[in-house]
Amino acid sequence: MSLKYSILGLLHYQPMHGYRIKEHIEQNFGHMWSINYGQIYPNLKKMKDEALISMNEEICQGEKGPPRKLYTITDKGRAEFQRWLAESPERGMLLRDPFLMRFVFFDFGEDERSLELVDEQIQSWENQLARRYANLARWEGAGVYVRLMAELGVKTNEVLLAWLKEARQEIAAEAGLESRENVTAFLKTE
Amino acid sequence: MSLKYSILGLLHYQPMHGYRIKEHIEQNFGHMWSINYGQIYPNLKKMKDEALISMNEEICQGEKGPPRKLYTITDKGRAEFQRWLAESPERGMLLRDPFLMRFVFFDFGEDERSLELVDEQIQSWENQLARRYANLARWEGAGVYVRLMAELGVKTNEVLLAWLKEARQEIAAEAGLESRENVTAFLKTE
DNA sequence: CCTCTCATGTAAGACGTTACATGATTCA
DNA sequence: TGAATCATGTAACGTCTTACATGAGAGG
Repeated sequence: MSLKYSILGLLHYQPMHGYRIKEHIEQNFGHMWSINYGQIYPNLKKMKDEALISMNEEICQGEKGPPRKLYTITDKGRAEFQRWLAESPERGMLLRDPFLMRFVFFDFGEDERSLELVDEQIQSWENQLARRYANLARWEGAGVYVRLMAELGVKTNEVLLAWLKEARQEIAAEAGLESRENVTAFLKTE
Repeated sequence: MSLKYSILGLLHYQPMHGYRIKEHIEQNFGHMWSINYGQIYPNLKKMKDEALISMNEEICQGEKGPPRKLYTITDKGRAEFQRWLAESPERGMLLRDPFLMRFVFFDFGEDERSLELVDEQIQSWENQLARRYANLARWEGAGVYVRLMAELGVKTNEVLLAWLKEARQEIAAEAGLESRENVTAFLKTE
């Protein structure tokens, strides 16, 4: 389980409560982790029991909002994190994408519907790319590694998009379907 | 659960038994799916019960090797697959990589150890790239989508590698560490 | 005969998701 | 007062991993 280590890593920046941790992970590791309360709270409890983090119940300390539990990383937590960080990473990359999962089987589907799904995906990845540019700007002043990571996010997204747009052309040609733009151009010259 | 649909997709090519399905998924979707027998056999059983696939126990039909169970996709299975294939994909991409997971926290680690891990990863991704080039060649005659998918595999891998090599330079500079090559070069001119 | 690979399977437990329950604070 | 948001939590369920058990055939 490496959600544990994501949490320990995050707590290096500042003490946080569960709700905030979830927000951070969703914003910063959203493409790596899909997180939910059913994971976060039991994990925090377990990590507290193992003394990797400590909790102090700040009831309305900041005066605003409902009572929350602030978690701080302990020395034991830091040590455990360092041990993990210096380890050679285990098994390889997992890239699981529901679109790509289907794409690889589009040879067995209807080309017209495939093109629709491709267009939806182009839109979706364009939105994602915009969000990643925003991230890049937001982490301008952060550490080297965080910045490099944000750059990777942009780069992989750009490759994905470029590939899918090229693919679209090829699929449309193969299927004998014209893109809306080409059809319009054709009608104009007619 | 979309392992189900991967299996239904694979069975469009030819009838297969569990062991072979696992091999295929590992080779062709290895970067998407990590699969094991604890998943494959219960799934096949369940899918057979739902009549999405049918099984005939070919005991030494091919004469070679131990008895195996050949699964064939049924019409119901094809219909279910078509329904899934034409659906708009659900939630987005999940890219979970144990190296990248650590990388984003290297600001809290020792630069020297980080560089070692980066070098290990460059090696690992170079090996992976070689395998993906091989895949690309192997699927020359396959359908458009399969070929495009293989091309994406190569492209993303290339971006990852290029990024990590650039990152390595930056990290080494930042840490004031020379690469072994540079040190050697220095000693030679001395 | 012994070992390796091919092949099928199960059981226990770790991990993840969904849905729900609870309650405080904020703002209209 | 009622709705939205912030915040914590749990229970049930589903999925995935690990480890093990079994056994046939191939080749030295």
